[in-house]
Amino acid sequence: MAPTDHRPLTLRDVSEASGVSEMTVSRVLRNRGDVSPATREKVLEAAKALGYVPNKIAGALASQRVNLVAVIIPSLRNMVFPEVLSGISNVLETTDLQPVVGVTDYLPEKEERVLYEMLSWRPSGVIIAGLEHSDASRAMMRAAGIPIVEIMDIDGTPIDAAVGISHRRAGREMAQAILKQGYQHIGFMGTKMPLDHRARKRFEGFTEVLAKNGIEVEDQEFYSGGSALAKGREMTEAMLERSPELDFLYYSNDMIGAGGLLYLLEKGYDVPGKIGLAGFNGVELLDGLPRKLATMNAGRSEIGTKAAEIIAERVADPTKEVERIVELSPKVLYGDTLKRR
Amino acid sequence: MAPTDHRPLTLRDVSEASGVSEMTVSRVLRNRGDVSPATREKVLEAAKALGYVPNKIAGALASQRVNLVAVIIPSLRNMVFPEVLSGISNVLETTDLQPVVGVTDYLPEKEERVLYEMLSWRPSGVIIAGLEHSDASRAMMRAAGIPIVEIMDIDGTPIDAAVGISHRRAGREMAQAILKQGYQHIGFMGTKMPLDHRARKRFEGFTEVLAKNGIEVEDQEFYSGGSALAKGREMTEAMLERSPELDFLYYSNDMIGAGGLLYLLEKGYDVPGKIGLAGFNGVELLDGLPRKLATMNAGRSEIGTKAAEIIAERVADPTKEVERIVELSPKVLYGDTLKRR
DNA sequence: GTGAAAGCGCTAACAG
DNA sequence: CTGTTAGCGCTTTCAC
Repeated sequence: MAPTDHRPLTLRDVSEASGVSEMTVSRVLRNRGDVSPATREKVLEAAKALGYVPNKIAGALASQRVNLVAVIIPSLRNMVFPEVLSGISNVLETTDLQPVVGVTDYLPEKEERVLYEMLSWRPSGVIIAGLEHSDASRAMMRAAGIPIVEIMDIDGTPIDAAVGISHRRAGREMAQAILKQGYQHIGFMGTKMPLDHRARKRFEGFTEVLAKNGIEVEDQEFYSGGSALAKGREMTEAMLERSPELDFLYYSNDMIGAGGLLYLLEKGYDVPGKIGLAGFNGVELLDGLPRKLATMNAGRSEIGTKAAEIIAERVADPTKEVERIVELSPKVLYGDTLKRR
Repeated sequence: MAPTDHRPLTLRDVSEASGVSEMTVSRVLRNRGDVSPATREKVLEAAKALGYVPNKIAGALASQRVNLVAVIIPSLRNMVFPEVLSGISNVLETTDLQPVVGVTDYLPEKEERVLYEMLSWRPSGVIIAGLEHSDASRAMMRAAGIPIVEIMDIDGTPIDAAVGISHRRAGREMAQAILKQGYQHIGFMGTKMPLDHRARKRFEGFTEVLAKNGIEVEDQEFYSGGSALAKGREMTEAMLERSPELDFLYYSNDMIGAGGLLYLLEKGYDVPGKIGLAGFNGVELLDGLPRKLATMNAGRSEIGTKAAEIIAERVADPTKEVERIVELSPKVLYGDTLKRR
């Protein structure tokens, strides 16, 4: 076999093989317009026999339409985001739109680069995590002239539309729940992430309510990197050694909360009697723990679903007015670690 | 402000704004060819002022070059795949290639669709999980004329190149380690996934070694859906009730293994004295458990790294010969649950 | 160092 | 129902 020059197949090849004009071949392959069953058959056969795969690049340029939706998130390791993605995929699968994922690692500069790259493919819409972006990023999104949905957070001003929860409110509600159960000596653990705005807002809401009740967070600790479960364990140990008077530990995510819970159970602490615990997110993982960690449901797949729906509607009808802000309600899940003592 | 018609900006706009020809503008924006510092300056300024974002669709069509690498994996929920992705990203970030992720949900038909979609964007290469694909999928990949790297598994015949471990061997080695420690009554738990070929191969290798030693798996159970941690817990309870004579439990992944471990510790079982445990994957999560589950390191980020390197090399020099099969060695990690009793 | 012309592979728009 | 023509926005190639 001579080493065939690997020129990719084009419409013209299918046209010649089937004896049908390029235009009609194109119509068949896109299911557009009326084509007689006979020619359709011929075309499909030829295309299949050749193994033709359409060139979307050329198609997109000619039609000025790209069925991609850019989805920009901080990380894939955080469990939370794959769930949001599922929600998005489920909805987009019912349309002819396709998600394309970009990851920012919580870095604004990287967000900017990723956004630039993605916009240069002229997607039909953008779903992006958070409301905080660099000026350049905002400018790009505004200038793109496509629907933009900012997700996860609604505490701020969206460029176009936002779907999520109020993290300030989430923090406030958790604080209220904790105080209501009579806990008074509270420690906090979280990620060392100045750029995790949502965690910051939760913490702000949390301390705000405590302050109103004359209470302060008595100890706090932050981590970065490593196994979150292990970090939760270590931080909890260190904190209780330092501040044995604490009767409640609030974790900025469920993973470190789970680590803390395992540690406390192992050491024989009375949870939630002597000490209560709560995390944030409502991850599935918690179902498998010996005791159920209190947490808060942030409605992740719902966020994905709603965001994708907004994009789909706006793509279908660009003039359509949609709600600018969709606020979902975070719910305190009491589990077994935040209970009337 | 009149509602500006949102015609996206083109090179021509930048050209007009800067008084430089389109061609030269293009050269500046791509850093290609010599351009005088003065004009370069002018162009950059104009582009920035306008907020111009190049149109890669047109660029790709004209240059017949697309800097995308299609990465096709079964799922994002499985921890394992985000890690592989990190490895890929880390390498590709040093080139001008970009990963684009597609998810198949372990369904061959979906794999076929995703592949078709991705190939229609004419990527520079494909990284795809597994060696089992539909005939149509294989045909497409072969016909694409681009480097294809199949990852995770090497037990089979790659289309072009493969990077991964032998799951049969992994299963065999785990069986040997278990037998060597004197365990004799073995139960198995895994996913109910006829399409998870790698889990199947591990199981085959595992039973092969047991058989050679005159031993059979005495009980087994499969699950699907739900929280893996919780399922591990439930299945373990059910299995030990049914088969109390078991002295070792082999789990097809670390998550269910962790669930089992937590259950056993809670019930006060002597681990690994009365009963030993092992999982598969070496996930970071295990570091946070009260006791370290025995497992096997499958070298995930290494797989991603190596696969991306192969693609990058082949893109840089298509004639270059690369190893067709890169076998990484799975290593048994004894942890605290597979020990001399 | 810079510019003009041609064309990448497809589809919109129109004609028949 | 089918075909023809023009051109999407850029880069290649070749001229100057």
